[in-house]
Amino acid sequence: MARLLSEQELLRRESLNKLKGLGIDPFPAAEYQVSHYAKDLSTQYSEGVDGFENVCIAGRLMTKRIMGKASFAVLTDSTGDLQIYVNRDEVCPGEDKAMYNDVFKKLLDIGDFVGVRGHMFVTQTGEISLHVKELTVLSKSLRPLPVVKTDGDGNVYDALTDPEIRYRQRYVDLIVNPRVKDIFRKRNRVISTMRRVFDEAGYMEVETPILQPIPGGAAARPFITHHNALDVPLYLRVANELYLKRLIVGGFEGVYEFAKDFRNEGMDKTHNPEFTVMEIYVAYKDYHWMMRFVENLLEDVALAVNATTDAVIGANTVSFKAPYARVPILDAIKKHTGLDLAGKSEHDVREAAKSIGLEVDDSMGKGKLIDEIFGEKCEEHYIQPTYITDYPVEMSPLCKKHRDNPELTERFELMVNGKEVANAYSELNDPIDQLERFEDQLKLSAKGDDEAMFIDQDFIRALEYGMPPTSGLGIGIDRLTMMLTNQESIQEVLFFPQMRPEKFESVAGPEEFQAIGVPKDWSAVMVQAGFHTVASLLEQKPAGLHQKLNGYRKKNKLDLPALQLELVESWFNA
RNA sequence: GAUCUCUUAGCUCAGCUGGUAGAGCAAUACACUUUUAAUGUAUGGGUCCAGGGUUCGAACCCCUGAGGGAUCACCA
Repeated sequence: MARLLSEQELLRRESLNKLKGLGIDPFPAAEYQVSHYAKDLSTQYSEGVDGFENVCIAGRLMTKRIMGKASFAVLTDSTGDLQIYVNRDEVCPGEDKAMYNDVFKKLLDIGDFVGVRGHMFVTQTGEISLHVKELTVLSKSLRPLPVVKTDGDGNVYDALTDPEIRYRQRYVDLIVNPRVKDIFRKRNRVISTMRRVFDEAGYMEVETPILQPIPGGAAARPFITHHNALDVPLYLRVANELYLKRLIVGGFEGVYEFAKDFRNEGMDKTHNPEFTVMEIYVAYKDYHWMMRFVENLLEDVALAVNATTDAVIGANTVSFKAPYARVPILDAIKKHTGLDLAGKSEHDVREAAKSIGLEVDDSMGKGKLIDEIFGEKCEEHYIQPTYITDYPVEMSPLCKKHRDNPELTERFELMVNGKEVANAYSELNDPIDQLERFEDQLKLSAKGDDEAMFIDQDFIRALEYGMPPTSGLGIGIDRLTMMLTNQESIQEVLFFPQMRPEKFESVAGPEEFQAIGVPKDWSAVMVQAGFHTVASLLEQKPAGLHQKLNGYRKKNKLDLPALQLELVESWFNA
């Protein structure tokens, strides 16, 4: 296996070898101790401040501006950028100027890792910089990095924008587009803030199975895999709800899990096959308590992420400041469509859905119809955080019936910017009711709803031992992060969004050419000469090939013996 | 899955009515001791996504395919 190298890559490999020739290890093993980070230096230092006479940082070289015996460069570490000033006679105090003239000016490229030691100063143009006394090569970069430049007004030139490269090679995106790092730092703040709130409340983080014999807890198509030793199918979880409730049965007061869930469905800018959901279950609480808990939680999260409860999402500004409005779903439908569905039969609801122009079919039960009406006509209106409450019983098979109306459930979804971010219940803990609801799901399944849930007998058994009244919540971490970072697509808040597998083109190695009789020194240049495989070589006519190769030799002034026609002809007989 | 659209140098992009390619940055060489999108001069760099077709001639027109993006459908 080999890969076609660009001119720039070949040059960098040459530089690598020249470094070795100078006795410099381009990939040294030793620890490199830094005294500061770039951000420390650029924020703490100013002209005349003591304590910066001998500082040391390490990072990636991002620009080089060479002016004869002096150069400026930008070094980027995990905290940010710092300009360094490299002067020939400072870096090379003796007669030997190789470290500057050769190593720094020629053999080091943008993307290489170096460590520098020196003192801080401010340039004539007012930029805080490190005056380098000692330069250490830490790691060579063999591929040219896209060079993104930003001018004094903050205009960005030649930014890497191609989504395919950005997502497939996220490491390049992260190197070159600093804002991308901020998105992921904010994502981390979302998670760490939630974890802190839960831990302070005394709830316990737990882990539950990802490989499940029955994919329960949500209406979704699962991924199927197979366990060899047991010889059984297993499913990647679509939710962890049923396992967390088993733990409440087992006696924990509150449990939560940041879970990767997997759903074998379409991909678009709000759906990735694997995604992160935080689910939490707390004993002796109901959904009213949970609403108060969630609004306080999200206020904390928004503050931790953006230092304000206001979040700009596209053209809207959303306030996460508690409390949030509460609207029963049937009131929402009445308000936005004029339809009063309270107490209506499935037939009436279907007719109502048709009356406002929705496409319906017979596989849709009453719950799904109401969900459709809400999704089509109402959802978009809820920009500010709003709890939509009291969903019909049919679309919530794991949720307790409403204490005042058995047709409804004690459920809410939190809508923000017209989209769902959280879903919570007073959890159903009556095992007899739960079994009936599962059986209703089976009927839906028989009608053709391929997302209806399976019956989880072990879960029923657990409930039969008794589960305290419990409220549960799920929050889509990806979507919440999208909102708090003002990103339109889920791919922007996932490090490695799912993509079609990439095809890597490989070219023949020198030994493959040698196998048909190509001389060793010639075999090394065949690929560069345009013959990526032995087969492509042999498609040529011998005389033409002979001409082309010797032409290539002449054009590139290669230090190789010219090929004889008889030799080229012999390759075709090998 | 449907429709539209894009794919040209390491990156961002031009490329007219069909005449086998250009710019800026990056790279290479030289000059230059406080620059900052450093500058000046010179140079190299391309399977124009892939495969077919039309044509004397295709980056360009047609077909097929691959990949990306957008919209819609599906999907809590």
